Amino acid sequence: VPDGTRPRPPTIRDVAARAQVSLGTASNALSGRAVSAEARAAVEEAARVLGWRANPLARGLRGARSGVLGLVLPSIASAFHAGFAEALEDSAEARGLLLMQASARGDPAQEKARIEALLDRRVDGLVLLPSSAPEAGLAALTASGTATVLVNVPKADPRFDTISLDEAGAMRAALAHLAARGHRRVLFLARYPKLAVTAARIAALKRHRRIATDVLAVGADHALFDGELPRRLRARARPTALIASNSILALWALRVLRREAMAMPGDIALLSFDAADWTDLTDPPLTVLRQPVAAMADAAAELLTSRLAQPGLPPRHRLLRMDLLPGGST
Amino acid sequence: VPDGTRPRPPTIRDVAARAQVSLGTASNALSGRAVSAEARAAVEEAARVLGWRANPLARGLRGARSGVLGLVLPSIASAFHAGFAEALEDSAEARGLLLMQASARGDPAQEKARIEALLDRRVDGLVLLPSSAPEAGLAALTASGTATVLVNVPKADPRFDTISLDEAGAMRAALAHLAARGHRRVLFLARYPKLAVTAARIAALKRHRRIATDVLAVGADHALFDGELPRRLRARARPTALIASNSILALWALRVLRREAMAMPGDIALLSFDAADWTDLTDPPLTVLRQPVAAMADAAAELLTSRLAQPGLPPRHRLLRMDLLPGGST
DNA sequence: CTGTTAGCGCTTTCAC
DNA sequence: GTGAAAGCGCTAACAG
Repeated sequence: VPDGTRPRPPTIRDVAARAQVSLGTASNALSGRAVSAEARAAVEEAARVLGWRANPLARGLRGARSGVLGLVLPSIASAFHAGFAEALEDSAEARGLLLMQASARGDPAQEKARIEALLDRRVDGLVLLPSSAPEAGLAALTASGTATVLVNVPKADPRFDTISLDEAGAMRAALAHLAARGHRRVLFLARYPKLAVTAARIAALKRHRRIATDVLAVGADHALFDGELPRRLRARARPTALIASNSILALWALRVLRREAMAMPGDIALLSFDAADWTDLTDPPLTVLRQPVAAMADAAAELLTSRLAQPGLPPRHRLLRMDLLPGGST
Repeated sequence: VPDGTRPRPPTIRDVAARAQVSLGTASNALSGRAVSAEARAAVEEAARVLGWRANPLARGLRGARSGVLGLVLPSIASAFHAGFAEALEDSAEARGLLLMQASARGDPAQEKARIEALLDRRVDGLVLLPSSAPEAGLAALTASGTATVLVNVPKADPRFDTISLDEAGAMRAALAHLAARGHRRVLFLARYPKLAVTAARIAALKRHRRIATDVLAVGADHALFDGELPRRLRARARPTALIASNSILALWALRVLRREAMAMPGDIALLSFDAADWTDLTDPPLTVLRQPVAAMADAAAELLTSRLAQPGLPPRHRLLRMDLLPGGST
């Protein structure tokens, strides 16, 4: 880009000069404070002509609102997270806020780094989908005093506004759905059983009476899964239904089932958390538990904006339900 | 969050005082400029003890590097975009840069707004996956002089560094693949035929000799697609193969094929741009053209960092190829 | 090499 | 209401 003398962007000083008012009055006018009608008109006109844009860095430095919301999530590659991010961007924009997002790869150290980077940039509020060990990041958050919403937490946290999904209720609904179809042995497929959300699902699973349940937890190890699931499917007391803790695991399971030439729902039933765009396209379509992404995003934006308006509010908790969408796979 | 007297975060002034050096020396030490070994040690120790963190707003205000890269893309909900965003975040982090992303929903006005918001915050560089009418945004970009990479553009732009995919080559590969399997009539499914990338694909399609080609363009109108595709599939000179311009369209097509009880590849062949996580899970697995997401992201980061180091570089252009992954669907 | 000083663009007292 | 002036935290020029 050839430079030469790039005309520097106009400052509020330029605007004040052109409107023939003092710098302070220009500032007041542009930030919607009390000024005379004439002064306001002159300043706005000058700003328009000059193409003035407020410099958020300077504004933030002096301690005002930045108009930016931050979002930190474990990954953007899952349908659930991408959907939430997109919905949150909508909700934020509807409230005149910009969203800046960063992903943490499920790594607590990166999570903390991302949170701090956003805090350093003086975001007005932060939405966090916590990793498995979020304490370091949460400590930075409380220390900063920034308005924060924790999304997808197992239970309310007295330090923050929180939004949870009714994991236990969803699991109960899934089990009831399967029980009604005659299933008595269910295998739950999970990646990280220690993850709070997953743990809540497992707890609800264990609490169930009519169905014998078991858990296959494989971490990120695809190979382990590919080896272990077929073994479980051939065991004596083999499960008649699988519940996948997310759509990735459902994919993995589908691959195994195809390789084993097992048909749904005859040979085995499959039910999955997460409604991805492909889940109604399998043969037969998958029965899924769908998270109310848009409602979650809107609740997050609402909690944040209300707290910005009224910082003294006590921590609030919102519990949202998932929908069980029956497909042919169960 | 109960406040009381939250201890304000330490400034460089506090660090200087504790290290018994001047503010300037502290700044020099902390920004890695020339200072004596003792001074450096004292300052670093003080910063560590105090838990000092540079305030990027103040830093940016004075005109230094912000250490932040911006990413503006049309949407995060597609596998391709999400994959690119994630890969770019990796590439940026490997170079010590933070990535801030915002999506524009394919709307040129929002695109411009997002670009300006990022520029206002003094990002060091910006990666843009342009919408169909990016000129307004591009003008803001040239005016600001910020290092920029345009990704997924139909051709090199003399004002920016650019990264393109070889759309024509990919389309030729797809057609050759189909021709070799005896197909002579192909229908290309697109949403926005005017979109530059799509237009490039269509141009390559029309140029082909041995195969009769047609285009079904439906915009975002799912219902139109559901009505029109079956009609085309029942016409006299009906196509024997479909090429979907992205994985969403492939999904839509799969739904129609199932409803029409047409099997792949016997009744009809299907080939799709975009390798989504589910594309090898359909029955039979889909033949897809895969974009080299990681390579694209890394090229973008590389172009940006090299330009930051050397602003005078002439605009560069990178052309990357897609891979044709044969599945059973063709 | 070090310390002093002048801003970056804006908001915010505080007199008038 | 309005204007003058004092910073926000930091970097960069400049003298020592």
